Amino acid sequence: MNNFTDELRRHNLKATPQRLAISSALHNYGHVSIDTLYEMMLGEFASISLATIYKNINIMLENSYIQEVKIPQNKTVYELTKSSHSHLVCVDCKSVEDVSVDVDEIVNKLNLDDTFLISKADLVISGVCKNCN
Amino acid sequence: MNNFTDELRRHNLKATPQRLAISSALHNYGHVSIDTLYEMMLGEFASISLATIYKNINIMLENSYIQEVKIPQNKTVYELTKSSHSHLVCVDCKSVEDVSVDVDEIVNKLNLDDTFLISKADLVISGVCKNCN
DNA sequence: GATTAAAGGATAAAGATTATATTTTAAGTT
DNA sequence: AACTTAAAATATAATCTTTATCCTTTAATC
Ligand SMILES: [Mn+2]
Ligand SMILES: [Mn+2]
Ligand SMILES: [Zn+2]
Ligand SMILES: [Zn+2]
Repeated sequence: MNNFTDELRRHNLKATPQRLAISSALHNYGHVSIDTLYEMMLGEFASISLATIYKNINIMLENSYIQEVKIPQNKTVYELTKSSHSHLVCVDCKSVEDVSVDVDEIVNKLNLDDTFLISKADLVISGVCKNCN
Repeated sequence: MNNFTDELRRHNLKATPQRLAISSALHNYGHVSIDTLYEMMLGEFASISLATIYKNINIMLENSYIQEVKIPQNKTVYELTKSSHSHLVCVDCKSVEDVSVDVDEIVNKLNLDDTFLISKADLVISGVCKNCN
């Protein structure tokens, strides 16, 4: 069961129908851009405002309920916050999939001879997915 | 010596004064956003058009003369194309610096048990630089 | 059920990027 | 060195994209 109501409240976000729908969309599709999210929402809420999408994406980001993934040469996508992972992006069909990479391992090697205090590492791997070759 | 004229031509780009200035700016400052690049150019070319900046950035990207670096929570920056490397971004002062990371090593591990054909990997490490802590 | 701060909707405003039309120029040719 | 021309620069309009504002609606608390 997916209780997005509780999860939203845990992040200090009121559980509105629009936010529950956004939660479901991200849960079901994984990585979604503003545009496609808006189109999806229009299916459920014929009169939803694009401003509502933007405002929610922003506050959800601030409250770490969701995270953004910036894609090279493409639109930024958003996903529900989950444990640290990296991304595979298909340059052909633009699909984004999760991949578990031990980024910490690489990052730790650096940290030793550096005074830079690392807080996170974003890795996006581009290529051609199995459906596109 | 930096012969940007030849380097531009090697990438099928006419060597205009504006492009030479953009080249110098990227060479001297490393990683520059559209905004700051425009401001810099205004110093040299009082009447340069913002459209010129955009058109040049785009064609330079297409011709691989420069590359873009998408920064989490911040503006995209551009740099002259150089050998593969990763980036350290300070969440405080927003400075971007190059760092050599063997991303291929990690990536190769994945490739073995995956049908995804990798073409490149972008790694951006966020944290606090030595000047900001 | 009443109260209220927060959120949604409609739309304007602001910001960012691209397109269009005209002038200027880099680079090749005579 | 002047001639030619396609490409680039400029100015500005047009087109997104994102945020702000105002008013209405509602989720959460009592
Ligand atoms: Mn993901
Ligand atoms: Mn760099
Ligand atoms: Zn694909
Ligand atoms: Zn710093």
